Amino acid sequence: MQGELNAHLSRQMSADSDISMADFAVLVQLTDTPDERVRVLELARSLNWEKSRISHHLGRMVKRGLVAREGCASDGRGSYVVLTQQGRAAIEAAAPRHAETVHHLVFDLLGDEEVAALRSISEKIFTRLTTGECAAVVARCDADDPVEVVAQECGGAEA
Amino acid sequence: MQGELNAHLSRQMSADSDISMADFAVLVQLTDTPDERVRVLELARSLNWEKSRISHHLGRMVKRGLVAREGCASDGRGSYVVLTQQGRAAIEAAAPRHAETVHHLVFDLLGDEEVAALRSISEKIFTRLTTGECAAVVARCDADDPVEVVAQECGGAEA
DNA sequence: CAACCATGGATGATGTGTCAACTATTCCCG
DNA sequence: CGGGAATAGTTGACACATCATCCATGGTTG
Repeated sequence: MQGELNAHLSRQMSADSDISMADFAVLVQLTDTPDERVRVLELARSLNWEKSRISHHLGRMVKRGLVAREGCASDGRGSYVVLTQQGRAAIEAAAPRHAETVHHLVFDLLGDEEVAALRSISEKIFTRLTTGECAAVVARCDADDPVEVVAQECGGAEA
Repeated sequence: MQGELNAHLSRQMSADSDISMADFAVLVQLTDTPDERVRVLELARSLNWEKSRISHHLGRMVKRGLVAREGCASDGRGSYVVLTQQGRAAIEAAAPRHAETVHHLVFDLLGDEEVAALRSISEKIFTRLTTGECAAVVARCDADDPVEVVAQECGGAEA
């Protein structure tokens, strides 16, 4: 189900906008910031991507004109990503239809108590995943924010 | 949560076996077949992968000795995939630990009624995804088997 | 101040997924 | 039988993710 849902959302997204889910996620972060400029590593952290991934992906987005890089005055090694006009246009076109799709495919089907149950289940698993003892298996567990669970996707889309 | 869980399972899998989740999925299908040989396209259908993906992936798996290709006598254009000794060894090593991880990260945390709720929710969404009217957005909806929902992952691992 | 190490970020190689052709065989219909 | 279709599968180009490595700057300690 997971796979099917993600596949469907991806196809829908790149069918009627021409950005991917990944692009969308980046753009959401940018529009959620007052001045539409974010430090690269902060972006990586809030998306839970590794810095290499964000760097490559930003490269492609820059090439397509969705965002631009900007040097950082206060920290010589850092850099900002800023939203371009084109980027803003892209996300404004994509967001409503994406939100609609999510509602159509998920929340319309579920009663309030089911949504609540799903949220609770997701939170339990997420907490397990990001809390200490899984570090036994894998080295890197960064103890992240356990709040952006079910609602993350939908909330991002509605912003 | 979804992303985090998948990431964790992937890392665990390639940490203590040296196969990926995708390899694992293929190998499961093969071991689930009496004579351990499957037609390529049937493999694609049961994994819900497109044929191109399965073809590329099989190429890599052949190169690593996990499976082998074999011509098909009854249909000149078709071909079989067969499990090799090494492939069998790989999945036998990987399966128990994977199943254990899934239980540890998911089912141990959930009561019976939560598992039931999750299954029900997943089935609802899955049915929506694979039933007719989503074809309005995307052209290709193949009306697939709506049964392998929550249990697919766990069931495959336990086989 | 100098040596050192941690941090922010970019880069290249490689593995993986998708899309669009393309080939070869089989099926079907006249 | 001959000529399309449909089917099984491969291939190449490209987008994407991961890993290891690298570089520059910044902070820390002596």
